[in-house]
Amino acid sequence: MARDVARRAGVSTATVSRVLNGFAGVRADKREAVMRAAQDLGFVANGAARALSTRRFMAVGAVVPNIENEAFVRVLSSVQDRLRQAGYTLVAANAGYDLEDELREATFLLERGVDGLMLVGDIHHPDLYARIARSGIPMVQTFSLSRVHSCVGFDNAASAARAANYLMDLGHRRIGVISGLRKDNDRGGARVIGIAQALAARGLRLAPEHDIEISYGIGGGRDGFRQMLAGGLPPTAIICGTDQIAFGAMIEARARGLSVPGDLSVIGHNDSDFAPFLDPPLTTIRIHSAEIGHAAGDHLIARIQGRPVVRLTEIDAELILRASTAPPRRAAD
Amino acid sequence: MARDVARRAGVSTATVSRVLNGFAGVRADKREAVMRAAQDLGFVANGAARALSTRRFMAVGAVVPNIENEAFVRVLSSVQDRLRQAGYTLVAANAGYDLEDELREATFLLERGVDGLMLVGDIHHPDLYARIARSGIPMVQTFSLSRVHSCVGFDNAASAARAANYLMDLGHRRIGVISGLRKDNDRGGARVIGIAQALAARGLRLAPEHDIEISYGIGGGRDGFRQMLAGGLPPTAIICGTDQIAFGAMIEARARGLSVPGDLSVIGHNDSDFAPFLDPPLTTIRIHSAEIGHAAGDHLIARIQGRPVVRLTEIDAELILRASTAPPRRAAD
DNA sequence: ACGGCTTCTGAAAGCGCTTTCAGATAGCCA
DNA sequence: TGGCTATCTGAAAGCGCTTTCAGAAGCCGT
Repeated sequence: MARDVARRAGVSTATVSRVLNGFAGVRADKREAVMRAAQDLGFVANGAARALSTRRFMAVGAVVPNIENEAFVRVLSSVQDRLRQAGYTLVAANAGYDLEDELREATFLLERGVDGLMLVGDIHHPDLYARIARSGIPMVQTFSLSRVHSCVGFDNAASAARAANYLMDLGHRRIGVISGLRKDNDRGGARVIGIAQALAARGLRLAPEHDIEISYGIGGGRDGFRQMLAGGLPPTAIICGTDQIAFGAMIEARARGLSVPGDLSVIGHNDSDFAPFLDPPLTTIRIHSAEIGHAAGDHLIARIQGRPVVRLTEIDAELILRASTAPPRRAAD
Repeated sequence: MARDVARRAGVSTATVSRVLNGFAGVRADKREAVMRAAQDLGFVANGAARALSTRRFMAVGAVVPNIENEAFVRVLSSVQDRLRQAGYTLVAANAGYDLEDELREATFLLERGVDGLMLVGDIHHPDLYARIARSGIPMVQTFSLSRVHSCVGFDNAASAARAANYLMDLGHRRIGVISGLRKDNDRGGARVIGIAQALAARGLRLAPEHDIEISYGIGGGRDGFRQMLAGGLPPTAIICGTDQIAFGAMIEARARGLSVPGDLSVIGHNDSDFAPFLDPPLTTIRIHSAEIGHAAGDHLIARIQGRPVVRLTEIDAELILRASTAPPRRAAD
């Protein structure tokens, strides 16, 4: 097709390429002619040919555990922001909290020839690391910190511990956790560990019956809290893996005649759109997904373009205080 | 790289290609040798070269107005489902309810060489249609019906009218609408028109002060309802463009001391996750996003593979009755 | 007007696959 | 075993760009 443009403009394909890629050093009249011819013909370069020739695909891949999760959508959209500015496309895939699936999806993207890869978390299939290394493209992990790999995220254990400490400062002593699936999910796991350690540091413990793992979603939150109540003395406060889970737990609490925060303090994760509008408004750990995405995008672009980068970028989560947390009814409880 | 595999297996690249693409007619021993060599070398085919050679990119593009909207995320994820099964990748982009931006994004995808394109709605930049035609790839529109283009969707006007009729059957006579942005958005526009016509058919009218257009989100819903109350006699029922908007409106109603559904019936759109969990549970028009996505994916794949398809697939929306709607306090009101 | 520069330009060689086409090999029957 | 067909296989020609390299054209000063 570039041939057609060349013919029409009376130049060679080399010149067409030079003009269309904004190279200097083409005489104005020829440049004009090429522009016009391309316009007239509605010329659209063949991406595959260009990619083959330049060995640049101009796309980066991203594999997230769940594309329907607000935090991940936001990170994708902010990564895309940055990529687009640099002329790159984002190709996203869903791994569904499963290392094997993640490997499959990522391989798929690698085969496509992406120039960079964004992953979530610090646990991945060993083969995946091998393939990425072999392909030679830059990779960045997000939402958690890593000892060895490039990453943009925060210390999940520390931020969850902060929430636990806040609850303990309020006087809570029986604190529960409802997390999403922890298998193949270092973020969820780290949060629970962080909470358990914070409790331990003050001589408390996370009772097994107050440590619940459920699948995500509002329904999961309801089930989770129901399950928690089934196990002996109820907690006076809970920390949930997402705001959806917190929402579900609050609904279940109310259905059982427990008032929030009177009988139960609730903390969520993510600061979703609806969190401030729940009744009561939800205290939550705000994860700066957009900032994480921007940083991750910048990181990848920089490495693709051979610019220096810092390996680890920390974008700390933040405890947003709202009305779903309060001191327990009886402080000694 | 295929050369390396060929050398290692003691065959030609032609044979390597045949084996790796599952062609019959390669002797078992050579096939084995190729497989092993590919495995050993961790061979990953170069997608660009393959695309250039086959003139198939094995990817389809999708441009949605807002990637953070639940309905669109769901449709993307279900389209991807189908594509993946057929060996295709989904490349998604965000258009932000703007025809120019949509054109830009879609062109970007077209340049990438996608083999098919999914759009939302029936209003697009005229140049976009021209470019799609020139590129010769199949395109399918979603979420609304079209007179001329391939589409998978439903009659937005009719489904909204159904909601209006339901409210009128309950006895409501002052019905309001809070929609998202209607510019460049045939779905939103059609819904309002459908409601206005349904009202007109029963001798009522959609008062201008009860016809509110806001930006999406819970905050938008609150603002929208506040605005509506500012304009004279309040409605006894409202139909909202999304469940988020409905949520926002309900919050504002409660803040004003109005009870739902006692003083105000509320209907949303989408049947989001949280809709059944609101207080009261939200009556809403369920849009079968997943089914739309599956059908759209199947449609594109079929056309890419040269199989016959029906141009128009209707996947009707459904009115889900919950507790946020009831007869008005005084039926004559 | 001409030599010596600099600036432009086009021919051609890839990029790494797929696929055709013709030749090599294997299989079969007489 | 020889001849003929049916299977396999590899050489080579693209796919549509980019980019190198050498030659053409333009510019300048004398």
